[in-house]
Amino acid sequence: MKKKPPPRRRLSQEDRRRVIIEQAIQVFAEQGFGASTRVLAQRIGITQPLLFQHFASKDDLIQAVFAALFERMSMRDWRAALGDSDGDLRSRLIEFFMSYATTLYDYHWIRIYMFAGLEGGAFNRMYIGKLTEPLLREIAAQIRRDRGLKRCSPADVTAREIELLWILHGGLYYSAIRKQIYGMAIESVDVRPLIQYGVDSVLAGMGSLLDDLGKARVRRPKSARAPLRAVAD
Amino acid sequence: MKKKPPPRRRLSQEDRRRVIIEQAIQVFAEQGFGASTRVLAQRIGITQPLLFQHFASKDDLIQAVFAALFERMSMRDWRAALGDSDGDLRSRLIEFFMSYATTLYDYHWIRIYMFAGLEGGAFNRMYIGKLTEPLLREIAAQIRRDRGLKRCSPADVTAREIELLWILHGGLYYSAIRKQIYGMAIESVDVRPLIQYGVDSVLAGMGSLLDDLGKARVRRPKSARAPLRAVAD
DNA sequence: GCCTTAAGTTATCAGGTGATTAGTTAACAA
DNA sequence: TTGTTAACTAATCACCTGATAACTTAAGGC
Repeated sequence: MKKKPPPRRRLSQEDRRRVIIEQAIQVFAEQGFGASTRVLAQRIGITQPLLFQHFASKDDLIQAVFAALFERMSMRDWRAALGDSDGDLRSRLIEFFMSYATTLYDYHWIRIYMFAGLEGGAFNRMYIGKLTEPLLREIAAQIRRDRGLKRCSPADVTAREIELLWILHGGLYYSAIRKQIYGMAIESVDVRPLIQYGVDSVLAGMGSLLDDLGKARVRRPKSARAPLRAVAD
Repeated sequence: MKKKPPPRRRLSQEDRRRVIIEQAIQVFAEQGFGASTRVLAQRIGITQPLLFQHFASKDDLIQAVFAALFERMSMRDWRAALGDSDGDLRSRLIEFFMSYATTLYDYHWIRIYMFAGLEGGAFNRMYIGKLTEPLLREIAAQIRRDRGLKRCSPADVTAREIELLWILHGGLYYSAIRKQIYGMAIESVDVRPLIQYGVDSVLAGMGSLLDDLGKARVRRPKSARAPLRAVAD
C-alpha cells in the first residue's frame, strides 16, 4: 500500500536556484520572512538542507529574492511608458498610472515590499531612490513643461512638487494595500475612474502649487527665498 | 560581589496587565508579533511565565493589544474635530487632516497596524469599517453640502466619492509609511503645505466628479443609471 | 555497461519558542 | 508578630528553528 517516493527531477544549479527564489517569493509574500525554510523546501518538493547548498544562509536567500524582484521591476521602463510628447499630458499620465498601478497592485510584490519595510527598510529606500523618486521627478518636470515654465528639467523640480505627486502615488498604492494586505474587497471599484480623478486632482493641486511658487519667486527676489529653498533638494 | 536581585515591585492585576499591554505595544511595533515573550518579559522586568498568568496565550495578549489600541483611537472624536458649519470647508478640512495625520503618523500605531494587516487584516477591516469609512463618508457629505447639492447626507455618498477621499487619506498615510516603516528622512518636508495642496487637489477632483455624477443623472433618467449604481453602496 | 560527478537525502545539532507546574515571597489584615 | 493570600519565580517540557556533516543516487560521457 505504501508508495515509494517518486524519483525527484534533478535540476542544474541555475535552474534549481531559480525555482527556489521563485517559490521563496511566494512563501515570503504570504507569511513574511519569518517563514521557515522547512515550509519553503516542502513547497518546492525538496529537502530543507538542499536550500543551504544554494544559499549560504537564510538571509542570503532573502537578499537573492530582493535582487530578483528589483531586477524584475527595473526591467520595465516606466520612463518610456510615460512617453514625452505624444498626446496631451493628462491622458498620458492616466495611461501611465494605469499601467504603473497594475504592476504595483501585484499581490506578491506589495506584500514582500511591506515586509521588507518593516524589517528595516533598506531595500525600500534603495528602490525609492533608484526607481520611484526619479520617476516622480520626471513627471513633475513634464507638468512644468506642460504649463510652459522656464525651468522644467527634472533637476529643477522642488521637493514640494514631488511630495504632492507622492500623495497621488501613495493614494493609489494605499488602495492596493487595502486590498492585498488588509484583505478588503475593493475589486468592485474600477481603477480607471479613480486614476482619472486622481490625476485631475493632482494636476489642479500642482497648478496652484506652481502658481504660489512663481509668485513667491517674483515677490521675493533673493534673501527671502529661504523658506522655499528649505524644502527643495 | 554578586548583587542580590532588586526586590520587584508587586502590582495589582489591573496595573500589571496595563503595564504588560503598554510594553507589548512597544515591542510588537518594533519587532512584529513574532517578538518572543521572553524579550517582552525582560523589557518589563518580569519573568516570562508571569505573562501567562495574565493572558491565556500569546494570541490572547495580542488581542488585548488590539483592543487597547482600538479604544485609544476611537476615544478621539474625529467627527467633532471635523466640525460642521464654523468657518469655510477648506480650512476645516485642512485643520482636520492636520490633527488626523498627526495621530496617524504615530510610530507605534502605524507599524502595529501594518503588522496586523500582514497577519490577516481582521483588525484593519474592523477598524476601517467602524472608524475610517464613516469618517470619509461624513467628509464627502460635507463636501456635497458645501456645493449645495440636494442629497447630502452621509447615506447619499457614492463609493466613488469615498474612493477619491481614500486617495488623499492614503496619500497622507503613505507619507507616514515612508517615514515610520521604510525609514526615510522626510521630516524636512512640512506637513501643512502638503495637506493644503492635498485638500485643494481633492476638492478640485471632487468638483469634477460630482459634476460628472450630476450630468449623468440628468442625461440618463432611470434605466441607464446602472453603471453609476454599480459603484455605489 | 561502467564510473565519475554532483544533485539530493538522512540524521543530527545547538539554540530559541510558547506554555505548564511546583515552589517562593512580598504585602496586608488580624 | 503571625498567618493568609496572591503576585511572582525557578525549573522544565515538547516543539520548532537555521544550519552542518556524512551518506546516497541519478545523470551524462566514455
